Order: sequence, then structure tokens, then C-alpha cells
Amino acid sequence: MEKSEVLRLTGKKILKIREQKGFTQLDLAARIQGDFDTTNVSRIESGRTNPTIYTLYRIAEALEVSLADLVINEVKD
Amino acid sequence: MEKSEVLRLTGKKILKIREQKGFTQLDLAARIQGDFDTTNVSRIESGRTNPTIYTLYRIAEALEVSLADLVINEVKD
DNA sequence: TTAAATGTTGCCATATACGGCATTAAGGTT
DNA sequence: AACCTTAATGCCGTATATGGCAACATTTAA
Repeated sequence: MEKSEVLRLTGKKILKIREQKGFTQLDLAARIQGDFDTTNVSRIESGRTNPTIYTLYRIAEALEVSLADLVINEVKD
Repeated sequence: MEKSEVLRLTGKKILKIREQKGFTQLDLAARIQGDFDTTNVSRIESGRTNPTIYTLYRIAEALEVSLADLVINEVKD
């Protein structure tokens, strides 16, 4: 899978869970430990950036889900 | 959980799977799509760097496991 | 219409991930 | 001893993730 596809699908997962929880991007950013800007939420959800595992960890915390829930399943080439 | 702890545990998971598969760091780096240096394998496994999701994806591919197998389970604060 | 809420995008600065190479060290083998 | 394999580490560039703010578009509500 291409990089852009991995990022796009990852962002989609975050967006979906965020909306299921009824959070806005602002809500989510505010819940994330440390400094976090809504700009980055937008960039990650839209797949425009390649988040680090620690960033995803903080997002998982804020969404109250496991990291496994935020990553894509497929490992096909 | 602290950032350093997240990175340390993530690296440990990768190391464990790599050794279970009987790969050296050099083997793993060679299997990873695109350029990948053993330097980076070492840094990630030892928790000295904060890998991006795409890097973890490529490692998962090379190890023939799912991304979920490489990330930590806990989401405690 | 005006205003507020929500999300996107552009820009800038700083920190750092990664590619890459060389060195170092430890362990095993001869 | 010398040699090889394996991994860790230091250093240097380049690319980019992130923090942060402002501008903009869209939607909804007043």
C-alpha cells in the first residue's frame, strides 16, 4: 500500500471515531495531553501528515480507544 | 503514560517479533520497502526515536504481522 | 444580514524522523 | 591473537511532524 493510502485510511479511522464520540476537532485537541492544535487534528484526519506513534497514542487516549483501533488492519503489499 | 515509555514498549514489541521470526536487524531493514537503514531499526527498537505510522506500517509488512501487533495495548493515563 | 461554530489551508519556526555512513563494542568462531 | 556478525551510537543532511496563528469557506443559528 502506498504511503498516501496508509495516511488517508488512518485519518479516516480517527475521524470516524471522533464523530462517533460526538467530539469536534476542537474538543479532541483540548482533550489531548500536552499541546495539540486543531490544525494538526485536521491534517492527520485528512491524511496530509504522517503522525508519529506517540501522537497516535495521545489521540487514542483522548478518544478513549486502544491504539489498535486507530491503525489500519491490512498489511498487503 | 510518558512518551519515552510508549516508545520503549513499542520498540520492545518489534524486537520480540523480529527475533521470533529469526531476523537480524539487517534482515529486517533489507525486507522493508523503500530505503531503510539498520540504524533506524536499532533506534526504533531501543525506543530512541518516535516512528511515524507509515514507518511502522512498513515494518509490519516486513515482519508479516498486522500493525495492531506492533502497537501497545494500554491506553492508561 | 450578522454572528458563531466548524473545519481547511497557508505560512512560519522548532524539533525531530529518517537516510546514510563510520565507529565502537560485544559475542562467537577459527 | 585475528576475524566475523550483530547491534549501538555519533554525526551529518534533508525532509517533515508539530505548535501556533491567521485567513478563509461553509454551515447553522440568531
